[in-house]
Parts: sequence; structure tokens; C-alpha cells
Amino acid sequence: MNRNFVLENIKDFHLNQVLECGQCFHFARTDSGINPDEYEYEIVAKDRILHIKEEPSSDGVRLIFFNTEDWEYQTIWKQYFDIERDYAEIKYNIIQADPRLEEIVDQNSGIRILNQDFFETLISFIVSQNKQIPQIKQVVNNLSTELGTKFDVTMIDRLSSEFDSFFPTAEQLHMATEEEVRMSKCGFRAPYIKDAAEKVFSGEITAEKLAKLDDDDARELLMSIHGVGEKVANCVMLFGLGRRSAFPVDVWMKRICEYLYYDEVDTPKSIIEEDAKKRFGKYAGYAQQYLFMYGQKNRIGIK
DNA sequence: AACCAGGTCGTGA
DNA sequence: TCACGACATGGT
Repeated sequence: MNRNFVLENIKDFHLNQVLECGQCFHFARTDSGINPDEYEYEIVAKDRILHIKEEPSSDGVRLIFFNTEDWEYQTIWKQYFDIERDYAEIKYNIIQADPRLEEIVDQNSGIRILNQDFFETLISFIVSQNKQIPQIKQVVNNLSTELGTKFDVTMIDRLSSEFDSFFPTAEQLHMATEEEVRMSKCGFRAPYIKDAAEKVFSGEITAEKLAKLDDDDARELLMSIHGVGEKVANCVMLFGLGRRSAFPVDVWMKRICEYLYYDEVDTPKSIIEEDAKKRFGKYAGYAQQYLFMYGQKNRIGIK
């Protein structure tokens, strides 16, 4: 109890970029920001609340997992943070596919694609449609506090200011009424959330079933949920099912790719996705995330 | 006060 | 197939 697990010299990893790149929504930065090299976050994931800190180290970064046993890191967080994947190889291949992306990848070289829970990812990206990231985080937290299981006090190593509950399970969202779901301020997405919860709770759609399908069939099954279109399905594949060749095209990716590849000419999302998957192959999902961060930081295509 | 946000649905050519 | 408005909510 109360022991910290520490990783030294982790390369291609920057906590700030991992969490703030728009792939996950149930977390908060908890440090003051006074020291520019240190980042501290609370993350609610994997039926736990994790208090984690990043500091510079001689070669890469040091990650401190507070109040974490070795086995928890080995069986949970190692996988969640994609620690053992070779991101140097990923970046090399992306830059091979398009040398112009070298600077973009360098600027965001600490990104990792998290291995998140399927159901939470599905609902979170249903919520994400036509919303900005701070609002998505708010709705995710509202759903959790209103309908999710409260933390066991022994799980918290200090009082959390923002969080008190896990993201609701499919069963919990299935049992809730549409009005209760609407309390989260999800608006017109409430029936979408209900349909997703019902299809997952009934076993009609599960991560296990989806894992057996090829990309096209998996996406088609996801899109049988009312409120899940191409973009949300691709995000669920990429962030919640480990399908790293998925290339979600949202308004940002459309602007960024039109800027880079189509001479600013209006181009259908389907063409953008198809061309990107040809260009980046099995690395398309990673490329998408580097491009997304680049576009957001530099406000590509915004007046 | 309009307009937009990590979109999708329903409708009508 | 494709264009277009509606959809809750909150922020410029």
C-alpha cells in the first residue's frame, strides 16, 4: 500500500500529449503548471483512478505511478499506455510515407495511442459529435457521477476534486431512462447512447465479436448503432479496439489533409480516408493522431 | 446575435 | 449517391 511504481527513461512519451490529444476524456491535470517540465494528472480508467506524474530524466522521461503495485503496472498500465510498442519504428515509417511530416511528428513525438475500454470509447465518441473536447469531458464526467459506480475510498490516494465515479457500464446505461441520460447534458445524443448501451448489454455487439471481424465488417456492425457513423466508428476502432490502421476523418482532419494533399480543394471525407489508408497503411491511425495535434496547435484552415 | 463544435439522421432531388 | 437542415448545449 502507498508504494509508488516508477519507470525511468521512457522514450517517445509525453503525458501531456498522450492525454490532451483528444483520444480520452476522463482525466484532469492536477499540477500547478509552475514547473514547465513536470506534469501531473488524474486518470479514471480500467476501474481505477490513477494519479501519475511525469518528470524529465536523463534519456526520456520518468513516470511515477502513485500508490501503484508492480502487478498493477504489469497487468494494466503497461498495456493501457502502449508502453512496449516501438514508436521510433512507427514514426520512421510515417516519415518514409511522407517526408513533409517529419516536423509534425517531431512536434508531437510523445503521443501514444491508448488502449482504452471498448464501451467507454464507444459512448465517449458518440458524445463527441458536434461538441468541443472540454464539453465532451464534461458530459463524460456527468454520466459517470450520475450513473456510474462510486469509487471505493481505498482506491483514492488523495481527495480528487473532479471525479468520484467510474464511467457507467453498458448495464448501468441500459437500465437508466433516456431522461436520466439527458441529465448529463448530452442533448440529442441521449437516444444514441441508449441504443449503443442496449446493443452492447444484450451481447449483440461486443469487443469479442468485433475482434473476429475484418475492418470493414467491424465498422459496419458498429454503424448499426443509431448515432454511429463513419467517423465515430473509426474512432472506436482506433482507440477502443486497437485497430491502428483506422483513419477517422473529422472536420480537423479534412482541413489538414486538404491543406497538405489536395491544394485546399474541398474533398469528400471518404476520399481523404481512402488515400490516407493507402499512404500510411497499418500506421494510418498513428499518422492521423500526429496530424490532428498539428492541426489543432497551428489552427490549420482556421481564419 | 449569429455561428460553430473530433457528426449523424432524415428527407428530397 | 449527394446536399442540406435539424438536432441540445455551451462558448465566442
